[in-house]
Amino acid sequence: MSDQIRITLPDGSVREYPNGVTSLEIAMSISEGLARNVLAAKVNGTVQDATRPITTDSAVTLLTWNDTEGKATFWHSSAHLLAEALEELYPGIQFGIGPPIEKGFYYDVDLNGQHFSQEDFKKVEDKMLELARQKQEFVRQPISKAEAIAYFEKKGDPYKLDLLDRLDDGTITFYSQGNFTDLCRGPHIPHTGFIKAAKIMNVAGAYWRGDEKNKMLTRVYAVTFPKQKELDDYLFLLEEAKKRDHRKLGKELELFAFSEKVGAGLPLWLPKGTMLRERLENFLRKAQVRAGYQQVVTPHIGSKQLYVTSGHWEKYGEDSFKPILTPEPGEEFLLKPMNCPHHCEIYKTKPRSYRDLPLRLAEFGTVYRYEQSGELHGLTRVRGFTQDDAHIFCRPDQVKEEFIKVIDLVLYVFKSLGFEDYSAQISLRDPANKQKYIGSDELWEKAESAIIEASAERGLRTVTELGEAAFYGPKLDFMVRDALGRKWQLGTIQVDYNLPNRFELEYTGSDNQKYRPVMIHRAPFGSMERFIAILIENSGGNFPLWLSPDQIAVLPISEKYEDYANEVFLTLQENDIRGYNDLRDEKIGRKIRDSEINKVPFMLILGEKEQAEGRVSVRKKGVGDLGSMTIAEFIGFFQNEIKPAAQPAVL
RNA sequence: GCCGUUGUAGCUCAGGGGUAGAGCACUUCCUUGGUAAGGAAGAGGUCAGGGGUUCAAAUCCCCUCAACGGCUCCA
Repeated sequence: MSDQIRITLPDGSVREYPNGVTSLEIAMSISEGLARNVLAAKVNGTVQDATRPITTDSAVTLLTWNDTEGKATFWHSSAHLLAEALEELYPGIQFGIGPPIEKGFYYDVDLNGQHFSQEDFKKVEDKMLELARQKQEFVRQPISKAEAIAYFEKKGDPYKLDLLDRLDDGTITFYSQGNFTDLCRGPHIPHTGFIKAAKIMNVAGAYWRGDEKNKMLTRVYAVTFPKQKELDDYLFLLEEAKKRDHRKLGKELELFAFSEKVGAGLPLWLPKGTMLRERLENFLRKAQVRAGYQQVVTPHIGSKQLYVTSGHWEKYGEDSFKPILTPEPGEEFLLKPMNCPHHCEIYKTKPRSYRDLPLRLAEFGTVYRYEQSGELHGLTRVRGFTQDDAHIFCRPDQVKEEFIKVIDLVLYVFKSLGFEDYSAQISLRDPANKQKYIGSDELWEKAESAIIEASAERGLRTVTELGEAAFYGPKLDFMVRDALGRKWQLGTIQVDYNLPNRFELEYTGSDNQKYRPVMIHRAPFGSMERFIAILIENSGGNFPLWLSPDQIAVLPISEKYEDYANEVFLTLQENDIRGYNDLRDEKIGRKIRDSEINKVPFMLILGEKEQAEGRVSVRKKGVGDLGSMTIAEFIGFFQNEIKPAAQPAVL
């Protein structure tokens, strides 16, 4: 073992240090300021404590608050601090897991019946900061499995024992700070003094190990920062994000509503929301015509037998809306939970030739699913919703090409609506849980490789998730985030070899033999409801001009100009410009304010001058006065403003 | 479905064992005003629904429903 080791820093420079040097000491040798900010270090690709000795030539990256891994370490250590504070305040509680998350961390605790709620947050925050000020060091201690078990048996923590059960002897470490010791792989920040601001965000129930058969623990969510100001900024941003919540804006802008009387999860689309929704549908219809789709319509209910055939009844029948009975004994119908079985039956209305394929059937199909009551969430999770659904029936040799075309369509839709922040997820079946799915291994492998190859061919950056497939086939899902960072699936493309089997779909090949087509299920928006929810949150209700429910507001200065206002408004309507004519007995300042609040893109202000000259005074929302124009000029100006999105580039 | 929180006027919210409150919105009247709130008056609530405790319940307790934050689920 040599006395000196060579440390390679991220800039490529190599320095020599005594064997056993710590990352913190390396930082110190560079600058004291850096050393004060080092939270952890990445040594040869592995994040570890900055205080651990390094004993071989290594590549070292010092991690601070500015690094994702630095933050994660900071929050992981904060979880231990939270646990320490909770244990001091609520002796005898037991601990589950306490990991960092995207924004902060949580700790799952079993309070054993003790009460913990919002009023107690401050107390815990203060305790955390009090302990943090003691600059308690995080001490790493490798320990044998037997000793570890003995420790938690003595302490009486069944959850830690459950965790230990799955760990191998020789890999187990404890971390201690102050009076708190936890089973933990680490790494941690050097000491608690880095934590200068703490905020408990909320508490929620969470099943132990995420299994609903297990006991529900109390999950305490919190976030910490190295500076108070960063916490203040974060809380401010959070408040700003809440203003974009589609449930709030949907009410304020009169887009949609819910009624207890109608039922939970059953949205009522108000006139303005319907306007928006129809614009989106027309936009997609046009794109689909260009892409060779044909529109179909199918009923809202179907014979139960249809879903027995498809497999949906067996898979979801238990927790769906119950079958609809008729005067005829034994006759049962289901509220349509999916459009695909109907479309399969459309396929079967006549013999199909290989020349007919691909056959692309599209429908804005409204479906009903009995979502769990606790899952309902604004427009993003509802019980009655409309899918921009389509099913492509194609030959096996056409699957990849068709799949790629659909990827292009989805990307085109996202791009047209300014959705840039999405992730593409390849959702495969869980190989350890095959009984959840229908169909043979062979067909699944074919379908999965089709998706993987098509995504690769389009250069899509994807993440792969096992166990996220549909029961009949794998999917490529396009995920986006809402205002508060929650992930939702919008667009989806699915390859399916199974339903064609179940419905015994066939086509005649060039050799006059019968073959089985492949189905691609796809929905670029996913559902109109969820897509519009995200659109509202992304835009904050400031929709692109072509989607705005009200594009203009005509605002006469006083009653005297009512006739002129009517004339202008009519001319605009004749030119397909929609909006309203504000003839209320209010001052102009008031009318402007109300239009601004309603997020109307353009206001046309009319008074004596405008009437005399046959002009309109144009005001742009959020910007102000644009000066006066003739009506014809405004129409030209408007059409130019709307152009980029109204006439999207041909696919 | 599970854990927790919440439910008062159309909206945002205050109140809280003893006759239900504010601002905005709404209606009427006055005002005819030039780029983000003109003035006055009026109307509007079985305090989510049901049950219980009490001389008395919007207020305390229980149940149901709904919403919110998570968990689980998501064709």
